[in-house]
Amino acid sequence: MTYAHYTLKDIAKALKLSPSTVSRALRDSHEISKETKVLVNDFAKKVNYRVNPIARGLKVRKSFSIGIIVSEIANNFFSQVVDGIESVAYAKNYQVVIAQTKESAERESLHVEQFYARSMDGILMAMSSETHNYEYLHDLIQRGFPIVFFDRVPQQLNSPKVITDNKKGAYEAVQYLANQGCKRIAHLTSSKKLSNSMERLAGYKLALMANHQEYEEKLVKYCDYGGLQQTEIEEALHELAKEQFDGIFISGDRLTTGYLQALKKFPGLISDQIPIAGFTNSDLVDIFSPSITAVRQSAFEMGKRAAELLIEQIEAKGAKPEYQTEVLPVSLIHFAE
Amino acid sequence: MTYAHYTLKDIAKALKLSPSTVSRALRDSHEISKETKVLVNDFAKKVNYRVNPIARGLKVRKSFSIGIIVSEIANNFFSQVVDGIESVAYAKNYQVVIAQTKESAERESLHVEQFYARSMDGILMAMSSETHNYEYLHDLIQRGFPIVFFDRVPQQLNSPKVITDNKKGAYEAVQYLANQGCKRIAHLTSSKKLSNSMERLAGYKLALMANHQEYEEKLVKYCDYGGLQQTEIEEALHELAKEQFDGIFISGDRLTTGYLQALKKFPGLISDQIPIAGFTNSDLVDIFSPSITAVRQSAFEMGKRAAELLIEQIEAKGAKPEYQTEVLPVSLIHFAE
DNA sequence: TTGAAAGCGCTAACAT
DNA sequence: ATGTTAGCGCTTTCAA
Repeated sequence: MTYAHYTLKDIAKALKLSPSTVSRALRDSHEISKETKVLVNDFAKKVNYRVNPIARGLKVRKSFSIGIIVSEIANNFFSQVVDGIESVAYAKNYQVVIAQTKESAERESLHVEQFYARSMDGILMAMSSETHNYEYLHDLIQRGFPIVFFDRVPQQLNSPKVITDNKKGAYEAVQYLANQGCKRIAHLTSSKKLSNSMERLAGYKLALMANHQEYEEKLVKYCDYGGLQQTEIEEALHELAKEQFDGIFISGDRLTTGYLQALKKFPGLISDQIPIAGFTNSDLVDIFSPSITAVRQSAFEMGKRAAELLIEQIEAKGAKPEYQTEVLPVSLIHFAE
Repeated sequence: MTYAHYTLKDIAKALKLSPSTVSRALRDSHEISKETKVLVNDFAKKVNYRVNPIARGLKVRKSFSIGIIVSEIANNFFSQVVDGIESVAYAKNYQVVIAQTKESAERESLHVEQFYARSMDGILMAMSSETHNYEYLHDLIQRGFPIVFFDRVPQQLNSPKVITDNKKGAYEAVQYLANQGCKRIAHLTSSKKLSNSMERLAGYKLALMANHQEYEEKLVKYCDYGGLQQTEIEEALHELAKEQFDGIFISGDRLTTGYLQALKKFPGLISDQIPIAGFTNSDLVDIFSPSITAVRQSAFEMGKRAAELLIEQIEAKGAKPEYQTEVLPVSLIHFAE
């Protein structure tokens, strides 16, 4: 290694102290004299000493790093969540490692495996839309490995969760469409396996009922990959084109943008005058065409809370945490033509 | 540690072998008998053994992880580069750690520091638009620490680089505008510190010349934070509104979308009929309004090549690599109204 | 072909 | 207040 660092030993030798004294001085232990601390710290600074986290991790069985698993960082919602996570992780000196599943259950479990094997101190994750096997996660959690779920969470697992008030968000979006005069509102959503989709579906139904509109199976289209494959959205669009709907509520970031793209690609198939309300945290909604009403999640806040819960859990060695589920608010934003 | 893993020792004890034999068997050493290998590997699989990379790293002085530094992952261009990097890193069993600078030089050096201290095997980075001090990077490189630069690269540093054919991309974009009949083409660009901006400016000038159009200082507006702050774009817009330009070439992802957003925000200030050509890798360009012509970079490919170069360098212990600069092609894509 | 022993850099009992 | 020692889990001489 040509770019070798100074080690504790080096400093100890140079200062004629023992490595343990140096270690303690560096970590400001109370059992070290003021003079020694000054001596050590000055020297350390001079030679630009950095503790080796690999060695430290091996010793204290901690890596001071946490893993994040999301479907893809290109999704604005997730990149905002990541920003939130980083804001607390960095403050507490944890490194964050991001992994993408691209909605593949296999990649997801591989990443969990990797994170576990690499001695991550804990994991923050939003499930892939494909996942249906929670067995291995259950095991991990049972064995005390800290995991906090956010956004897309597995109900059956007993671990802290941070989610959005999906039902309310959906309800308000559909209510808004109804207020605009829509009498037959379609719904485009993703996999039935996703917790948030199901909650949004519930909100959709509730709002229909509140407006004395009938719930019709054929007005609801599912995209199993959450729109990661544009073809599934295009198929849904062609299906929907057979129905006479006059408003549409869309359940996810990728689906919302995908719907707009499909409208463009098949002009005349579905009128772009039909009002659209959709979940999206894209920061480009204002330049979308046609204009839409966006249901925005508190993404940054979600990342923040999830990270806080995780680090609490990591640092509360042993003490079983309460497995609460935190619910964050949504907001509707309208964009004029 | 409640969620303890099996260790080499555990396996050795269970199989009545020595840890060294187990270690060798697991890594398929030629000096281990076929039978022992089978025995060990079967058992390892059974108990779901994973080597502890922390311990291994401490021993072999390698962490099998590489750091990525970009301004922000929300930027589609960078998220595509990251995808490219991951595609080769995972294949070679390296973990990737992503850090965002948000265009801050301070955060950038902090991240480099952190990566170095955490024994990353190497770094892949695109400079922040604020960076002007390359001293510490120079030192690191001198000491043999592997760094590969991409997209926004420091000319003065002697390290491998992967960039886009910016000059050509700019030239073609401006040529296209000229072909559309534009006689006075403005240019919106980012910091003068960024290598790619300067190359694009050169391409812009060249194309103007080729079309016998005069280069005018006042038609070129700089945004020091690359549009990360929307206000700087809005200011540029107000400045530009004073000029009679009939076409605009924009030099970056964030700037391109920011320009469109500013157009929306200040209707009437600048006609949205004025043709726009801009660098962007957004995968939502087709639903932007107004429509634009996009200059697309080979982002995925860039990540791939950069990662390959870095891993080559990491694994070519000592042997000084050739410090080539690789140039990747761009393509123009037009979107109809 | 296998094992014993040392050591990567650090921390934490346990001395002193 | 400081030092000694052992050991985290792994790899790697060196010896058998």
